Amino acid sequence: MKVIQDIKVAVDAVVFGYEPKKNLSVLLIKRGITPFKGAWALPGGLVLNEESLEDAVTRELREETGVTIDYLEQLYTFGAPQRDPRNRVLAVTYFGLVKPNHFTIKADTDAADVKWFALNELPELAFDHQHILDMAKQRLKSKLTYQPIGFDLLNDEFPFSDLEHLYMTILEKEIDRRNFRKKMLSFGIIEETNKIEKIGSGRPAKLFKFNKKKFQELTINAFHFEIKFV
Amino acid sequence: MKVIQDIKVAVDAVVFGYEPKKNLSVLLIKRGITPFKGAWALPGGLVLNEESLEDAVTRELREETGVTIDYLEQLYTFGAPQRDPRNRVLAVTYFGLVKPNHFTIKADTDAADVKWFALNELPELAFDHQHILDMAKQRLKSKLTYQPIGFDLLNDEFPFSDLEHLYMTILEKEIDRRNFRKKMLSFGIIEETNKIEKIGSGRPAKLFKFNKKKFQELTINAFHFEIKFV
DNA sequence: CATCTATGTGTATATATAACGCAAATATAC
DNA sequence: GTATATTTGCGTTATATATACACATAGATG
Repeated sequence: MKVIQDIKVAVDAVVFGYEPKKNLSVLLIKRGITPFKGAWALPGGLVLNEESLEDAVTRELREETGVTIDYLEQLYTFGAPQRDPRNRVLAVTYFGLVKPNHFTIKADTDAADVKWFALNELPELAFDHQHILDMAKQRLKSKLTYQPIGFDLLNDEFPFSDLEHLYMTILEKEIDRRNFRKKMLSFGIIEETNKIEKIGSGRPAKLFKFNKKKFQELTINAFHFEIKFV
Repeated sequence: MKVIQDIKVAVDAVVFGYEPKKNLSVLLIKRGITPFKGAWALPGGLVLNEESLEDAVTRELREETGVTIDYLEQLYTFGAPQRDPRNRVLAVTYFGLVKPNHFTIKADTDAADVKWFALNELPELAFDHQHILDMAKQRLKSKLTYQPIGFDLLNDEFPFSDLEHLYMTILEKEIDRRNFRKKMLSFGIIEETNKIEKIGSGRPAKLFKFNKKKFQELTINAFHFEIKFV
């Protein structure tokens, strides 16, 4: 005899933020209810009956964290029967990026229940969220090498050095500045602005911007670049 | 006031098969119940309360089609509220490959409710299954260029020409036989057997086999090859 | 045994990647 | 005011990889 299916559906999001020349961060919330009360976890929650999965993620992020998401894609669906200790909950997970100007700098008050954590200073996470986060890191790393998603972690106009640092931080390796610049420019999806940014010492830097329109034209023939430096 | 969530969870599988020198095929079943009664659809069904998603896919494939799967990975989760006309059903979809010797050649009897369809001779599909299939085709195409999954569509021992044809069929482009062979061998994951296959005219071909162990050793450092020929 | 067909091996050339030198524009130290 | 440090911007060269072929080999076919 067949048992009626009883599975709840939740969405969870791994949202990355990056401040130029600093670390990569991830957005976490502090759980207010059991199980794992008081532990840090990925933002997310149950999907409503009439909303799409993307709507559910966007809503939860708005409600729980207030950040504006700039890039969102589905990551993976986790469905092990015992991943939630109470009843069975399926997690459709998403992977998101926010630009620095949509990046609420961490309010380091004790009462804060939402906070950005540098990837190298993570607390213990609830449920299987560490596993989900690891997968998201892997996806970000891999996707960055063949799709121009890095721009969704930078402001609209940026000096080339920001892009370099972003790549080096995420890929965790040294990149030759000069070759990187040549290669990036060769794709024809980045354009120069006539603005110049001067901060600190050194020669002032031209500001560049990502030409999304140009990219979408190229994408018709399945755009796919390769960044794999030493 | 919050409404109790009422979403069912199903798994569906896009299973590809390939007979050397022929077309790529996909496994479909004929629906026996409404909605879309009589229409062709992807094999799949509701997940049971105590089983994992992978177990559910494997079980449904065994029950509905009887094929033995050689490669299985999660594809995408479809959750639009209206994708099933009756009640809301979330579909966690999988993408699978079967080797020719696990490939039940299509029993072309009228009574058959499961059948292999060549990709260029597809019937209309139920629900959003055409969309799922398109995504699976895209994934297969893209993954074939950077991961050695092609071997899961060939017998354990195969002549090089089978591998060539497989790549040309799936990628839908011409490949230089000689350069392809050199590149494939350069990865060090294919080894020669001492067997020789002679069929039809032409010089008999050495049989090769995929060295999975060697591949897994390499994978520790994130193996990733590139096949992008003219 | 001449011809057809598919397999197996090699080699020259074009293109892309990697490694690196150095000038320009500014801040900072003296 | 001049020297020095720092960061940006632009180039050149060596090496590796991809591409485009030529041709020999081992059988089947007539």
